Amino acid sequence: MRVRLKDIAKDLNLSKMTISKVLRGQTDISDATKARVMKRVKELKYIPNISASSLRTGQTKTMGLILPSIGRPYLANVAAGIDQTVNVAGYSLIVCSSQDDIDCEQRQIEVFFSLQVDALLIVSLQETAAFFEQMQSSRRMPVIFVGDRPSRAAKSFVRVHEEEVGRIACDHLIRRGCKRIAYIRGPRTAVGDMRSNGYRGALSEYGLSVQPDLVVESMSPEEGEYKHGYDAMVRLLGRSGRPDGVMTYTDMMAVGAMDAASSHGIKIPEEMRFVGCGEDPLLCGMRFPLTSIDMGGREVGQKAGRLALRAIASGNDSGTHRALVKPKLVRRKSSDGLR
Amino acid sequence: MRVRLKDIAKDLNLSKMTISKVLRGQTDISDATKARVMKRVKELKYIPNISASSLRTGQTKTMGLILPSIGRPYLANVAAGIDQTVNVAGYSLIVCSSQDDIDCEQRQIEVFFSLQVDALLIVSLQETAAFFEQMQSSRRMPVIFVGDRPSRAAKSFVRVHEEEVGRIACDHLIRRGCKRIAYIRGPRTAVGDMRSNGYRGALSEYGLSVQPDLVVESMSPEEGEYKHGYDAMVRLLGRSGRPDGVMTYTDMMAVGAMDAASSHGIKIPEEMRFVGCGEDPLLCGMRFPLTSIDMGGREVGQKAGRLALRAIASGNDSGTHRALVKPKLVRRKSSDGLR
DNA sequence: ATGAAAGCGCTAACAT
DNA sequence: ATGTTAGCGCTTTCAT
Repeated sequence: MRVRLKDIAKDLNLSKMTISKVLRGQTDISDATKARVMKRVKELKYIPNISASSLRTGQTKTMGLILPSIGRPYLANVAAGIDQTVNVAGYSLIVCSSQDDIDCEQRQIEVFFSLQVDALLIVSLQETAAFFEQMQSSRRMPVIFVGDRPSRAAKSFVRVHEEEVGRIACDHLIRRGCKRIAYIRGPRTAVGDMRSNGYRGALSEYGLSVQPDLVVESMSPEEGEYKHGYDAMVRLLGRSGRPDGVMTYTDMMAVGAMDAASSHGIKIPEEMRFVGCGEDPLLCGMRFPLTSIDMGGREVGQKAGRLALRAIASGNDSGTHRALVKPKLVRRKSSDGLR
Repeated sequence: MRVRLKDIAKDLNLSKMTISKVLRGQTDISDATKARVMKRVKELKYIPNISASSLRTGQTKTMGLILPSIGRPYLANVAAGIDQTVNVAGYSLIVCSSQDDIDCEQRQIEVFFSLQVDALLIVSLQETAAFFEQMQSSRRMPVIFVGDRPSRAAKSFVRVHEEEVGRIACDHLIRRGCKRIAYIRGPRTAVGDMRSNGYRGALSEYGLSVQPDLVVESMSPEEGEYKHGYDAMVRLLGRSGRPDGVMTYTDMMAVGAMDAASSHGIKIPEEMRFVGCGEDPLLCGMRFPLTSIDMGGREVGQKAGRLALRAIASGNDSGTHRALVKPKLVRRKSSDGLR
């Protein structure tokens, strides 16, 4: 059996209350006793049983995070940001993957409920208002929604300013002197449209017109992003009036597009500048170091962590709290090399 | 307050024992009562408090997994394999990241101890025998070690057959007709050496000699793997007797090496065949679909999950249990295209 | 400065 | 077929 308070108490001829008080830093214990207790606690490697203490106190000092997948660098940054933020307040973060599956997500939610986590953070696959209402009602556990789903019904959420993503990329290319900026855009989802709006906004800010010929839509997604980027670039080059700047929905599309361009003999960045999106650690450091948009995963996590802490502190009745994270441009050679 | 057994009992004019029995599927309850109870349980969305039940039963039906990082696709596969395996036995998996930091790892271990998980699986950063002994002594919670650290002192572990990794890659190239096989090898660690032994073993199996000129050592790791692969290839091309097959320690190195080769006008795979390692989902699907070695993350996870279940079932005193996972070759165009 | 009693939500063992 | 009792390890409250 593992060591319990009672064991230490017996060992030291004290009551378990005294041990408990020492461990929780109560002040009404003599320094001598404190020292004796702490010494023995270390020796025996006592680790408190959270199940037991939470039963009494109603808190586990634990937060749950549900991620659609555990293998994505961006989500790892989000998790790290949360962890870092809640740790200093004495909370531990535990994570589950919903494996991009809504039923699995539902089960993980229940796991965390039954584990009595003090707050739940979720990068959810759900989009329905019903879901958000269900999550926030009845139970009085704070739930923070993180990510890009339209979370109108969510009381507390953190998301990235998606319009800025498109705006920043385009703005950068314009400032680097590009006149004809192509966008290999994402799917017709809320996020895809917002980024696209940002792109158009930047163009008109500078008095440039939006040319339909310079926008390439999503094609069949089964083909993979690399091929998508490659093929899109080939299409762009087949049209009259070649672009001098290209931005893409993902870094992988940019890699594909750059490959297509350079196999057509185009010099990067001299003749054509590229901006990807996602700041993928692998893809940005390859042949043409890729300028990309950092979606601020760590900051998203930090803000989400802070929202969670605040919700716990205020008894989860503090109304709505929302945070928007600004994406940042990370310049590299693909767009920013010397001319 | 959330719904408790007591609430349902009061609501239905039954004792909480009856409710508890129904929920745990005991048979000594009339079908009529069972139905009534289940109905109300659903309506009230009752979710049991694991803290409370575990205090009584001594188990949480929960396992903990500590990963050095949460953002790596391979580790995600491991986690998915564990999850899948232990779920069917009624266990939930919860994950923590040690962020590649030994102190953090230690803290996460304590978190899981205090959460009373029924088993701990850990892709550990630690290598010392002292660590493994500490982990396995005293506490009677099963600990399963997963991964590539030399785990001699570990009672239960799962790892990949690293020598096979090198052997398989080299064997494949030989069978594809390569005579001069270069290895852009990994660092001088246990794993790096094992794979290298596999490479040499395969060569001598076919009566080919190991040519020091065809092996490139790790250089400064700060430069990044892409550049490493690129530069290594350039070096190989600068020597007399160009290779006709190249294998690398990681997929990224293969991508770098292929870029170098093709910028020297070499045709892939006609003039030179490439095999990477790691089956990276991004890198294997790029310009030259890359033949790679799948390290069987999912299978590693499944085996680890099974070890954990067995250890729990046998009271964790069942001696040592070890499993070795065989890597698999995944053929793609970089090595296997038509001549 | 220290400790005794009660109880958090649940279940094992034993009544009825 | 249903209920009672006691107790898991801890902390809150109230003595001493």
